Amino acid sequence: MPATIRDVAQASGVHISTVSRTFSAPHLVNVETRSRVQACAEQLGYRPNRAARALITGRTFNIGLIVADIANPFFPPLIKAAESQARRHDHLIFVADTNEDAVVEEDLVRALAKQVDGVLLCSPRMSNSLIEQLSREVPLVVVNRSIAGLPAVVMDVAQGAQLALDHLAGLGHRRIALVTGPRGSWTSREIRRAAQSAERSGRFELTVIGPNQPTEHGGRAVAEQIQRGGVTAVLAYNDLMAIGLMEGLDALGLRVPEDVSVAGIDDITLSRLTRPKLTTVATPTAAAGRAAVDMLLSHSDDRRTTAHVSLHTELIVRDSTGPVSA
Amino acid sequence: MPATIRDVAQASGVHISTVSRTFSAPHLVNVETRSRVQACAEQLGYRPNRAARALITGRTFNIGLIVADIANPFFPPLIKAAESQARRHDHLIFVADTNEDAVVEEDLVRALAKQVDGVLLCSPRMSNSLIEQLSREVPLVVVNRSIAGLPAVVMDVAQGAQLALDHLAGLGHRRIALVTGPRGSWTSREIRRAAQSAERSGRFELTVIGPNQPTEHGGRAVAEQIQRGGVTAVLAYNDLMAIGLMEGLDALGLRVPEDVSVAGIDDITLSRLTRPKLTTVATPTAAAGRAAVDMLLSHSDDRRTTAHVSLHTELIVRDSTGPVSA
DNA sequence: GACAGCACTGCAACCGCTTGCATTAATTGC
DNA sequence: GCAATTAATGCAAGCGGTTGCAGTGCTGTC
Repeated sequence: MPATIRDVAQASGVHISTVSRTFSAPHLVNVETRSRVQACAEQLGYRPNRAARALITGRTFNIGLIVADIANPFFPPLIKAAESQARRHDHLIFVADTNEDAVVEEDLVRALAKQVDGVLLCSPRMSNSLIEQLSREVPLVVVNRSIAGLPAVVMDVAQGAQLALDHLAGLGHRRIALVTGPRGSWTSREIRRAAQSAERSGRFELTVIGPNQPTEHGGRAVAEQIQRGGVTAVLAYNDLMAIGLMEGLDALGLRVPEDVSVAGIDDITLSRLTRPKLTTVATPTAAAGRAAVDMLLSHSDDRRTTAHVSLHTELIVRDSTGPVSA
Repeated sequence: MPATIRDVAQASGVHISTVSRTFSAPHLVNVETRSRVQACAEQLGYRPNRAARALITGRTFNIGLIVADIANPFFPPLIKAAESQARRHDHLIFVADTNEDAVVEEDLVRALAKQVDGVLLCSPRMSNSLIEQLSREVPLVVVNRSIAGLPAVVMDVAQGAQLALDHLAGLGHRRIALVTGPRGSWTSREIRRAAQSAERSGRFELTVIGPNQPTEHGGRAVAEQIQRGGVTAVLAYNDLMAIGLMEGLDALGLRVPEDVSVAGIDDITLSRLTRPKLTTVATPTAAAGRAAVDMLLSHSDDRRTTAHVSLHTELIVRDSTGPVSA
């Protein structure tokens, strides 16, 4: 039913190759012929079949985007930015959700490999070596992980975590808990490393709690442990956990920030709207999405650049952190 | 570099058609041959190229999902559910964002048409007639809109709005505002219709404010108007607007729910976490995503069923609504 | 012993499009 | 005025698969 290149060729009385060139190499076809072909195409509602074209050119004009959890509010701004940037370059985006499962992740990359020009792997849970292997099957850009030899966009959470811990220590907190994220998360390891390095400054004592599910539920689940641990401040792997934790603490009768200070990471929209408003480290997720797409698209031109982009983070002090109580 | 069907054929000493059948019609292939082919395929890392297959079969095993705004927290649960349901049927999902723009929407449908088995149009902003026209180019399932002759999944927001208004009227509110959504939104019209019908019960007087941007910002923007209007309760087009409105009212020194009761629609995750917690109408977005995918996939089997599914909504009373002040 | 029937496999056309090469006609250089 | 360019188009192979049809060798039947 939909018009093919042959229909247009027939309608305009030229060979299909001329129709093809009208769209992919207009300068090779006579002006008059071109406009006649275009008119016919228009009239028939012809649009070239990208998949068929890809079969021979090897370029699909599609991008794969794999995230751990679409519903985690951290990701939508990234997805949105990536999609919009991709479309600016005339690309469409496949979005897939791994549910934090490394095996699903691998499957997805393989399923996508043939119909995309590259895959954006956001906060992957796979091992580095597996990712390297997959990168030989399809161009990959990794977000929130640093792997030698692979193009990557990372947000400098280590720096952010340090800012947050400085902030807490500056408020007089001497016993601080770090609530980590899921196993396999590079970000979580980075934060942990930064926190342990900050601990060595001797200004506070660090308790590490984890690994945990990076969700509100995961945050709520550690509330008791926080209470028992006798810490006065907490830095959580992400805002969602921080918010869940605040809820959990609330349920235990502990007040934030009077009894316990809580800080998160990501600055998701939500964190401005909770009460108390969440102190957090803002990560430039939209910028990361755009940068990753740009990197993928430019990378496919000249494949030597295995650039790394590191985006700065920023501490946003709101109401969930305060001076340690006497 | 990646293995093709020809590589596998050569390695296993059979014709490519036998390899093809090994995967798409195994029962036609001798057991031994089959396992030999499978072994070779495995070893070469062969995976059939879906796009090439689609060229001849007409089935892509891809689905398009078009939403108004990925970053609007209403959509991620829907996207997630759709993606997961699609994958259960071995389909991958293209996600695209229209930024609430009808023209972009049309372009996207056309761009996707050739490489998907169908498109899920969520909360479309296009005209009905345009949608009908597009549905002749590619199978469409519409979500949050009812169009005669097209398969659709709708959430019964009219009923939900009525529940919310009953609730408010029951609390003694006599002057209620309805803050509507964007132009072109079927949902917004439905809500408005339901509200106007409820007004006719004579229990309250309705003020309609809109159209508005369906965002937090859009909600905040009407705060002053609410204040001036002298209404004591507000039903907003969605939670995001309700939350923005609460912020705006807060900035004006009005307390929720003491001075103004605020109710939203959607029950996004966020609404449980604000203070006060938002009274809202829960819409089954995940169920809608699943249902839409199911409908699309079954529809493509027997194309006569142009089913309509209407999903029930539910009032969730929390803390942002209360009795009218004396 | 001839033949129908079956299981298996190969052949080749085709899906919609691109692209290197050949062909033709018109233009240019000398 | 003729060879050499150049511009415009056609031809046909091929991208990675699927599928109707035909062929091959067996088995079972009478």
